Amino acid sequence: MEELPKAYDPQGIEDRLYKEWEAKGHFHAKPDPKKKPYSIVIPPPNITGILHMGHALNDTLQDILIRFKRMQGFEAEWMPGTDHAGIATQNVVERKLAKEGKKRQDLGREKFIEEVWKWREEYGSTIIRQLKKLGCSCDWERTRFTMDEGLSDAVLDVFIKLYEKGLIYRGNYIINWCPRCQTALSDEESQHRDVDGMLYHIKYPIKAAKDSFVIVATTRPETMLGDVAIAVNPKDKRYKDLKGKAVMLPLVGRELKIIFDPIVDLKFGTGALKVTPAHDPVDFELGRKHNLEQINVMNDDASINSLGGDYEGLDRFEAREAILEDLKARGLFIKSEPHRHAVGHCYRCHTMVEPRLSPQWFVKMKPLAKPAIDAVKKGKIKFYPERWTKVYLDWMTNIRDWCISRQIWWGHRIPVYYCKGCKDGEGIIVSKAKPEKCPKCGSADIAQDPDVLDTWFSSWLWPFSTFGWPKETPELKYFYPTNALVTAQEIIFFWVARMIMAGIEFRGAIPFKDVYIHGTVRDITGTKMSKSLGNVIDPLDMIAKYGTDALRFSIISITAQGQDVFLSEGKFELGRNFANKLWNASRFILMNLKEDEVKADLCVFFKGAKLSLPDKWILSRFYSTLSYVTECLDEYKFNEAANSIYEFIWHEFCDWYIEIAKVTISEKSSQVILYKVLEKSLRMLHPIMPFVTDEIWRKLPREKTGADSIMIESWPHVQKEMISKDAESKMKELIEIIVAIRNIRSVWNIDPQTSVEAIMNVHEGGIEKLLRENEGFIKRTARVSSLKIGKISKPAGAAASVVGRVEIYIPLEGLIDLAKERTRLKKEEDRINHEIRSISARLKDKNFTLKAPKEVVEKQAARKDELVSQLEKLKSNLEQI
RNA sequence: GGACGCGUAGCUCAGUUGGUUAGAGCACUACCUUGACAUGGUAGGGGUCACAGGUUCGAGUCCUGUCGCGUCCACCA
Repeated sequence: MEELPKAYDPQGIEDRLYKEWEAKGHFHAKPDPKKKPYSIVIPPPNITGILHMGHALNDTLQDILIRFKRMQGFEAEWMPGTDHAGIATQNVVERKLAKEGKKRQDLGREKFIEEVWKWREEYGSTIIRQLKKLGCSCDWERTRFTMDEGLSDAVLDVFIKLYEKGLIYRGNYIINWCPRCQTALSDEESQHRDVDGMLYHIKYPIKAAKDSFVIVATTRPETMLGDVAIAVNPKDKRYKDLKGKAVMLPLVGRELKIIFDPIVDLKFGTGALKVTPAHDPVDFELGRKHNLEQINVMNDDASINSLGGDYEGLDRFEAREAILEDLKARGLFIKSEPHRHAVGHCYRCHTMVEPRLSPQWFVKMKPLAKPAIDAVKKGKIKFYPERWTKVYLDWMTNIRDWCISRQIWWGHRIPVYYCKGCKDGEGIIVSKAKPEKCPKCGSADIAQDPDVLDTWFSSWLWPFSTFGWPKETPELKYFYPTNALVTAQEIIFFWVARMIMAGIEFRGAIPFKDVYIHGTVRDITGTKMSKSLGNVIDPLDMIAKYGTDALRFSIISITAQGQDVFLSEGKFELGRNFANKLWNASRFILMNLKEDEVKADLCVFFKGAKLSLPDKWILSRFYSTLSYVTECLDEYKFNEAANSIYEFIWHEFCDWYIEIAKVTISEKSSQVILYKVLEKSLRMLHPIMPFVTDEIWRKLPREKTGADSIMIESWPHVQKEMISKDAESKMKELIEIIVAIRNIRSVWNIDPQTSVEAIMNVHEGGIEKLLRENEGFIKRTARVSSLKIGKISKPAGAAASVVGRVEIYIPLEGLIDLAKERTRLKKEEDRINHEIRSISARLKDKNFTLKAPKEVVEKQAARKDELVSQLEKLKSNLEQI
């Protein structure tokens, strides 16, 4: 057979195989009534994205599922695509323009959008190429983009549907405003971070009362320019006298009402709250309740506007300083105290968010949330790990309306037109296309709403818009609902929850059955990997250095279900070494395989073959492993699947079976089993390590009429009748004996080349038979020249060891240090004594013998017998020294 | 303020529904370049399973509390 290179070198192999898979259409799936569908939609990466370890984990997991299901015979569709990422992409293109000294306003809206599309043409598919490097078997022919015609159409359709249903409205509310991106954000896009701020105590003079003040505490003194009232709790005795009075706003001179409202916390600050309805959500509510004026004192960039009087033009933080100075000058400033509190930050540029009154479009969420809550409560959608169910339900039951309009240019433009001929607020036309004239007044003076929709307003349709919705395509009918959604916890609210609502509302069915939430990839210190922190490990570097399979295997093997992953570069050696081990085992087998022997009908062979214990054992271990791995993959226990394959291939197949088979390798049964176990192991490992498995598989002798790649081969069938607990326990016993002999050799520094004589003192037929039948490989693997089995007493000057039913003697006349041997055996005796004591105590305890299951008690008793007999043997050995 | 996760070998982590002697990888020690593999082999050392109670015949595993670390959510200005 063909000889393989000495070490596995992924360079060259990976790209070659990937191109071939793709060219042959192995990734493509289409509706096939004869097969069951299995589908996953990718969490679409941003077009600005570059592959990071989070993707490496996320997309490897999905690829494992898809490859596994494809092999199991499902029509497996992995729908890929990218997200236009409104704010993020606009920022990137604006930065590019800035380098040329231009602003987007210089270009104008149309030209700017053209620039973004150009940028997208050039860089937007970087991430797709990188996913290919990862080995992802996505159905690239179907690749979608959230700004594609069809998907954009779906977005407009959904907007109109919700508007007509009364679930979309426009209103002037406090929203999260990013002064840098100059747009509104949803609550989810405003990320709370603890900030060390100050709480400033300021005197507000009471009107017409000399030298009396109300002291308020605020963290944002600059907003006082928009104050319209002071609120106190009606129960607050300190402020009883304020009834019927008014307060003068310092620096501005406006008269402020005093209002009484239980929302004010008596314990916080001074118990008096300055009310700024245009700049704070609580104040906004107070303002509505008490009919207060709303004074917005800021521009879009958070500088003070003309309503801010002398402070106009100052940035919010400059204004804060200036106002504090002026207050000090007038003796109205009392003190500032350090105050740590959570403040919202823009999730795109991390600028401090300014809560601010602004007219925006909103989606009413409560009606959408209700069926989405039920779907999860009834178990139609399951979260893995299960604990995320609670997180989802808590959020959903407290859901608030979704601000969906953004004051940027890149995105789906809101399909709303305003007629200037109609009275303010009445000439709203919601329509996909621009109307010629206003249906109400006939005016042609119509302008579209300048805003675009939140990026997530297209993402939430992803599981069905990608399959062609609102058109009733065959793909949509066949592949929807999808089977699994694999994503990170950060995105549960942004995306997962909203997809569930959208799926039920627009498609009338849940979008996926399982949601697998994996952990966050962190660096070795536990910090989230991010480019700005400079602690990233670039997956592409790791692929170049260790290979894709190594990257995939390593990250999977160290990621327990739903736990965060702590990565360091050294961890990729695990996967690289494993790929190399597999490569070399295959290399050995291929060097020795006689093609004719293994091309014969294997089923016929197994019917007639008399298998040796190691043969039965390795087959049993393989099918046990296969059965467990299948179960693990179905339950999203990827690490357990990976680790049990590793354990099987390395420590059972390579360490034992191949070593044992070296003697019998030219025999038919060894040939067949080596081939069969290797070939099936490759299939079992393929979803996790797609490249090395296919490369080796192609070199195996096989019927050329079959599949041309392991990726479209079938998942091995678990042959239960091959699983033999008897073979497994017998083999375990022999392995223990071999290890004991090796141990003696090692302890007495016997040269690895030197063969020794070994004596097995046995008093029972079963074990004697077992030893005799397997004498060959025992001698070989333990380097024993002659093996005597029977009732044989210990020769003088022999080292001894007791394993289960066997006493092992290795005659080492003259080589043994008797004192050292005594200590060694004594240590062993102590260990056994200790265990006997503990088991005896248990067996004497009636509570145990009566209450524990019979099996457990029997097992303990048997264990005790074994230990006692071992102890006797040890003692007699000790006496003979 | 609420919710969740984690604390197991020097390091990074597994540990199924409670049941013999708690595992792996890396690191460490000794020996080995043996015809698959030094990205390797053989043997070995190393753990009061954070702490304190409780349930149980039996707890790393279940319950309560404490301490430490981390994450998410939240309108104390």
